[in-house]
Amino acid sequence: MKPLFHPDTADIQLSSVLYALSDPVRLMIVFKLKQAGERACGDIELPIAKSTVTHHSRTLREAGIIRTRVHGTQRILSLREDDLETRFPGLLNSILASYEDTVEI
Amino acid sequence: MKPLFHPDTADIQLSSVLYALSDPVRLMIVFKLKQAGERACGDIELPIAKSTVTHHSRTLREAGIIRTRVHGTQRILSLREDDLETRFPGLLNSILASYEDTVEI
DNA sequence: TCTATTGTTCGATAATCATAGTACAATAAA
DNA sequence: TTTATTGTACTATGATTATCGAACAATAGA
Repeated sequence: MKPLFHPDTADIQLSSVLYALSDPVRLMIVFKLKQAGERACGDIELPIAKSTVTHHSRTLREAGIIRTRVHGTQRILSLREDDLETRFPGLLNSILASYEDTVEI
Repeated sequence: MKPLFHPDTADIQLSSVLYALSDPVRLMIVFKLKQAGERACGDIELPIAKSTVTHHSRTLREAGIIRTRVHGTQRILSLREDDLETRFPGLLNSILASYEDTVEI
């Protein structure tokens, strides 16, 4: 397995964050992590194939939005809330609030 | 000239807004509009071809982020700040604040 | 050790996109 | 009316992307 790249907090790019969150599936993943705290990849109910989940997870991780931790055969995903708050104060919460207003939970 | 489509405020999609703002050029356009109030297409200094500016303007307009008004041979662009504030309170300012923190103006 | 679980990697595909150049349309100005 | 200005329409292109299936790797459990 390849090592899991996570950008340093200072290297998180606004454009990358916005792009990563512009996909409905990824936004859903992030929202569920916000609610659940952390979750294994497979425990997030999504209407897409396994390999597609991997793709979206990588996009979110490389943008600096989530952290991936290995636990047995699982990959535990968690939101980098503190890092994002440090880098872009208020941004994540503002986006998630907009999401919550838009989607029926 | 084709009619200029502008989505109703209620039809503005979060994903579309985030996607439109995930491009550095478009983010720059929006930031300059925030500062200038409104601007003609050609008055926004950008390192890209005319036809590419048109492309980005359309993306922003169809996402509901800017309004385009015809004035002579010019197209005047303006931010739909009030509409965005109505639809997604705090979102635009939060993104622009993050942009301002990141880029040296 | 064998099997099941979990997720990645690889390859493929169809779609979208950012970019540019050229030609054109609309309007203003001379 | 002719010319200049401003931006769009159209076409093309190379790059990226979201998606999937099949094969593989790593680990846990029996």
